[in-house]
Amino acid sequence: MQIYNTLTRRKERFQPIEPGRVRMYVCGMTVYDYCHLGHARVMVAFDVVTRYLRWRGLDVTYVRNITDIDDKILKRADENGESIGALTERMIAAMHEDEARLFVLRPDHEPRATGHVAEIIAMIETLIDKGYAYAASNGDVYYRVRKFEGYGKLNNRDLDEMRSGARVEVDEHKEDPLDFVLWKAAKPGEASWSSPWGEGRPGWHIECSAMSTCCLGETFDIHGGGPDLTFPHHENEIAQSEAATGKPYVNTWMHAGAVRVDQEKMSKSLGNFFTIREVLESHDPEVVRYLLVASHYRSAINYAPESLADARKSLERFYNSLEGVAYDSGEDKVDGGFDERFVAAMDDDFNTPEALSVLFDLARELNRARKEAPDRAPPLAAELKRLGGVLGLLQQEPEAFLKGGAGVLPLSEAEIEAKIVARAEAKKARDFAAADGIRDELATLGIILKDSREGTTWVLEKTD
RNA sequence: GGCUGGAUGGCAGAGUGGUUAUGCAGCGGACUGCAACUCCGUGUACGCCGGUUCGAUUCCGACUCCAGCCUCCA
Repeated sequence: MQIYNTLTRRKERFQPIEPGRVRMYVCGMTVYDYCHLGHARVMVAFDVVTRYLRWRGLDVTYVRNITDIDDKILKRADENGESIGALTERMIAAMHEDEARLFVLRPDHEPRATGHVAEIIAMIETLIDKGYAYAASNGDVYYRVRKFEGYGKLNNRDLDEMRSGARVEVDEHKEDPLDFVLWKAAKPGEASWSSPWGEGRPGWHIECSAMSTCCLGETFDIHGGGPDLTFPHHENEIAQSEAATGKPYVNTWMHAGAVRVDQEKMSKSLGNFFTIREVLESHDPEVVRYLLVASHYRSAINYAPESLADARKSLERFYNSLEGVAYDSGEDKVDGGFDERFVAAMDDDFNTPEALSVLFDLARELNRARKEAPDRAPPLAAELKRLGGVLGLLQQEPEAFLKGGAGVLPLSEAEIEAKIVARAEAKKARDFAAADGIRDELATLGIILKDSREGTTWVLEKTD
């Protein structure tokens, strides 16, 4: 299988260091606020990676860190008048709630920065010993960027040209303006840990180097993250880890695409973000997930609330085809090459849009079978649900999805059933005016009836 | 300014040196009492200009425009 490597900027054949085992680290959240759709993108993208690799028989160890100490957290806790611990626990719980609703499986490990201060200090000491870092007079410790030969390779960047970029702030304590902080001295009253350089807290970049090494070893297979982390965060991680260990840090770098709003990046600093929970107030979580999976993980997506309506329609197509087909998950594989095409698409850098197109073909085949060869329907339905599951989709009961999700029923199910019975009787008496009257009445409430040989079912019309 | 990515039919979104992506919407037909669901059929889409080629949306070069990173950010 092939994966696009951000470092080499091309698709490469993926081979785990240890056959059959994949070690993956993804940069997680800084927990000072609720997660937004940009976070959802990363969570879902790497959830698909994990699910797929596991489905292909690989033993995946997935680590996603939590940054639970940094300037923004200190500031927010102060603003809220709550302790740092209370704030971060609250946000971590919210994050877990959000990702669970989006059918994102929990990573195997979620190391927290505050739980790894000892390892962080040890790594900084190693860097100082090797001459890659220095303690400044203000109590900070900085990384000596010019000492690390490959600095800039992930971003194809030249140190001297970066300077002319001019947004680099000059700090009198730094030897070079590009040096970044590994250990930040605490101001009086701030949360801090003791270190050889005095009271302070870890810098952001060193956390990930320390925690990834700690959980996965000095060299591991995949490192992922959001699109805005390639510089400086991941560049700095490489510099720290490779300087400290003398070994290659990561084999494959993967970066998800941005989520935009009105062609602008969705971000906290621009204030144009939609939180996951906000979107889920009025939309079925699977619809949100579908929207994310329907684009390739590396491409930018422009989020418009209306695009959820399209996603909903696509899912309705799948669930309509599954609805009412009795099958069990132990069904034999079906012929038709769906499985092979699905694998080929996913093996090609996790091409989920292509994989979904295979599932639509499968759904069409299933719809045909339901009419023409009912015996074939159950295995086809089982296959559709099985492959959908690899993408974290189609695991709801069709009726549950079609009848509700985020919608509120205007009538009880019993009331609706009673109307359906009344309409059936009217139809039987060939009183079509009465029958249509009932149907129209329900339609104005957003309840759409569907007749079939087996009887009448209904769905809730949703604009999502 | 440097670096990175992108520009595909009404919308969303893959992909390919010559042959149907796919979904939604539209149009025609079938099914239906009429619908809904579903099925069948249906679209001279590949930013602009050059070049390579028998043939380019796909390769190469220039250009235009858009976005991201270079400051915290997924």
